[in-house]
Amino acid sequence: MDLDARTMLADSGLRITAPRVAVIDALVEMPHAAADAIFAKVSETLPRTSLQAVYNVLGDLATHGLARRIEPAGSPALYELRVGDNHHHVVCTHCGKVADVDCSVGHAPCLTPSETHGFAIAEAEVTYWGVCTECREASVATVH
Amino acid sequence: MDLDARTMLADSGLRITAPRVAVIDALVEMPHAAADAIFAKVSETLPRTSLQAVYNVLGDLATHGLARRIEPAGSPALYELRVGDNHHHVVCTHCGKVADVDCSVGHAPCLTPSETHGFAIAEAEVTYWGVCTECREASVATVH
DNA sequence: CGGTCTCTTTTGAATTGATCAAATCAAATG
DNA sequence: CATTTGATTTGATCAATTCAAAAGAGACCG
Ligand SMILES: [Mn+2]
Ligand SMILES: [Mn+2]
Ligand SMILES: [Zn+2]
Ligand SMILES: [Zn+2]
Repeated sequence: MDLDARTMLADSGLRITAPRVAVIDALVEMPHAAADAIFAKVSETLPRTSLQAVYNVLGDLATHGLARRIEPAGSPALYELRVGDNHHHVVCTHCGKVADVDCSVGHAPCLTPSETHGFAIAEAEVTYWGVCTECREASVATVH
Repeated sequence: MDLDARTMLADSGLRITAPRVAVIDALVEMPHAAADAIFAKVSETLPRTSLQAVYNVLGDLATHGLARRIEPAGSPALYELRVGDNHHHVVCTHCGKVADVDCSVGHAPCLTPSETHGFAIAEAEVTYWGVCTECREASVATVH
């Protein structure tokens, strides 16, 4: 669970390059970020990095298990460094904010449906949709 | 739960047009279909219908609660006529086939997470990922 | 340290899925 | 049947992502 970029890359046999380190560092600061947001963050310190490089790095990180890609409906793909624990997400329907939701291990009846239509199920992905605190307060302020 | 296209449209105050009837009929035959598949099906009987019309119709159906739009990761948007019961889906990671999974009402602990980060949760969406029977048998046949 | 190999990044184009907008067309209403 | 209002066509545009070739730079070896 080391979040040091160079260590992560080395442990995975990936070359340590400035764009890769910068993308990982961006993901540490922005735990559920889209490619364009990561590109913007990376550009602050490495202005010569291309958007394509960010896509390449994110793809490599995901392929090597260093990052996880999620695709909430209506959102571009988001990436995160928290991998391997199959946790879930709650997404704000107003602003798109994403937060982690731990998988409730021990009572997972929803994750083993009765009727599976013959599918061999490997994983259950849960997305909670709701309104975050900020958006709720903002809308209350507007109404009153 | 009437799946007669004209009745559905009339009950929703939507005009009854040939493309709308054809899209609904296509969805009856293909219960989880993407716009291009619906377009292909509709084109068989209404070859002058445009893809844009299909998008328009699907959008209208979804807006008026006659259809539901789902967006599994890695897939274009899919539409279905089964609405209002918040059921879930199992998706084949090999061929993309989608099947319905009833929501296990009564024991929904996964759908009310303990830590919600202040979000007011309105809905829980579950996607099961696995391999369908056909793809499983095909891969077994290949290996042996 | 310098050369070589391989992997990475850049550059520029292409693709997919979807949306926007104006002009044309057609269903509903009386 | 005429009018109104909403739907469809046409053509452009967009966002997110991927493809591919050329150039660049880590890694490793001698
Ligand atoms: Mn997460
Ligand atoms: Mn369904
Ligand atoms: Zn919000
Ligand atoms: Zn399959």
